Amino acid sequence: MQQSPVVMTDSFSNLSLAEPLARAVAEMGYETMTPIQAQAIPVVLTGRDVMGAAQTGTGKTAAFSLPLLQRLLKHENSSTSPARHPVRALVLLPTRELADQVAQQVKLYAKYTNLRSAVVFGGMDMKPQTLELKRGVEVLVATPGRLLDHIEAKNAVLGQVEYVVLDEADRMLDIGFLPDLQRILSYLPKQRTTLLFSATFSPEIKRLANSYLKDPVTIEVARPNETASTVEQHFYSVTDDDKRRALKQIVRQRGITQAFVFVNSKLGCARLARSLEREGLKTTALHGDKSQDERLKALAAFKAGEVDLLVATDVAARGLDIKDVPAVFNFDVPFNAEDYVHRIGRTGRAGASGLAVTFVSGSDGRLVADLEKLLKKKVDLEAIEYEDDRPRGRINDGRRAWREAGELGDPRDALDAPRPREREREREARPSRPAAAPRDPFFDQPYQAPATEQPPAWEQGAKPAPSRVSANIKSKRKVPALFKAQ
DNA sequence: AAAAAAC
Repeated sequence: MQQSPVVMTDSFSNLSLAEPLARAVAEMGYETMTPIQAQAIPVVLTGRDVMGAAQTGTGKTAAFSLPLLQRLLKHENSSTSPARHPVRALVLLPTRELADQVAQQVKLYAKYTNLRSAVVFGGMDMKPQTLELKRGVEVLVATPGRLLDHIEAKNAVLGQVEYVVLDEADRMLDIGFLPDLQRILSYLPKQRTTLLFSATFSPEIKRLANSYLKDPVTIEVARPNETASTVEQHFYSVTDDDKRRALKQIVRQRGITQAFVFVNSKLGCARLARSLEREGLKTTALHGDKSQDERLKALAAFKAGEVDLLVATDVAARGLDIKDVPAVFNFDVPFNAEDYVHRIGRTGRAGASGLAVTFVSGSDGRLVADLEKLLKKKVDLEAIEYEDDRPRGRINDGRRAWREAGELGDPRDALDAPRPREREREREARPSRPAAAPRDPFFDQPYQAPATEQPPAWEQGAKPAPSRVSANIKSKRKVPALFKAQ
């Protein structure tokens, strides 16, 4: 590995980009390169493999697409291929919205060239994508699943790919994506340039990533996993019941005009969005159980400022570039510490200031501890002074079950609590408990099946009633313990 | 304790 060369100037005009590219860049109003651009562009221009870590919102897309287009222009493909425009550069992303966004940017940069680009992702009709692929494109932007579909349908031929970019590379290399990714890579020539970019790289992923790179140049503009210094971060101790009221209060007190609100589950996402909407806040939900049409509409409405709160799962955590979003709420502490860095990267973009608020409830001790380890910083838990005096919610501190909220303890303390087996031993050591209360005799009667079994309504031709939340969300409502299988 | 990515 080798350090990137020192660049003395950071103006796009000093890059000697091909005229059509320079024109597009100028037209977009870009003059000065961001640090990641200044470091990555000259390296990518040499054709070397790159592993690039830079904070989100600092122009990574231009950092790889401009030099890539430049190389495609400079080195005309000399091979006699069946297609007149074989795919020469492939850009892979972990979400459809991100693929869409990157594809739009690539189109803008390539506007004055004769290079063709296209984007393919799931949830959309195959046919228009197929047509575009058959006509031939040099630059293909894609999500993994749909790309494999096109490969297997022989719509996309990747035998002449010279450049592969894995954006959000750590996500692309994680266990959920790796099999698809490996299959895609198996269709590509071994002789090629591979570029990996992300804001976060765990040590394990870094090692894995290196096995896909040949003699790479590592570019680290910021310490990996670092959050932008322009983002003011707060962690509030709340009960699960009080999160919504805390959210509304902070939005009002700080005069927040627009915010991302991240939650950990699709169902929670739909529910929270609905509840906030009912309370008169302009809210929309974005998660993977929505149709692609709804997803794109939700994002567009948020972008256009028609919606103030975008309640989203981690589908929106990475890369989405929406200007001037002043705040991000982590309604739930993210399961992966890395995702915290990505989520709060939705605000404070391009040097702007931003606010990141995370709600920490009783069972989040482990997640907060993980986060502290990643950020190499102690998290300072703050209390919220509620304006209203409705009763507070109850605390589930993960070790003592529910107790009334008097004062909020530090959930990290629960990590020092005795482990289950030790707890078991403690219980055994205790004097025997008082006799159990007498049971309701009803539950002791054996179950009596009805005399005639009626087939369920849906088998009689009736349509199942749509779920109250959203027709395409599977209900995850808990079965009452009494009826649970043993 | 989940989400994402194909039909």
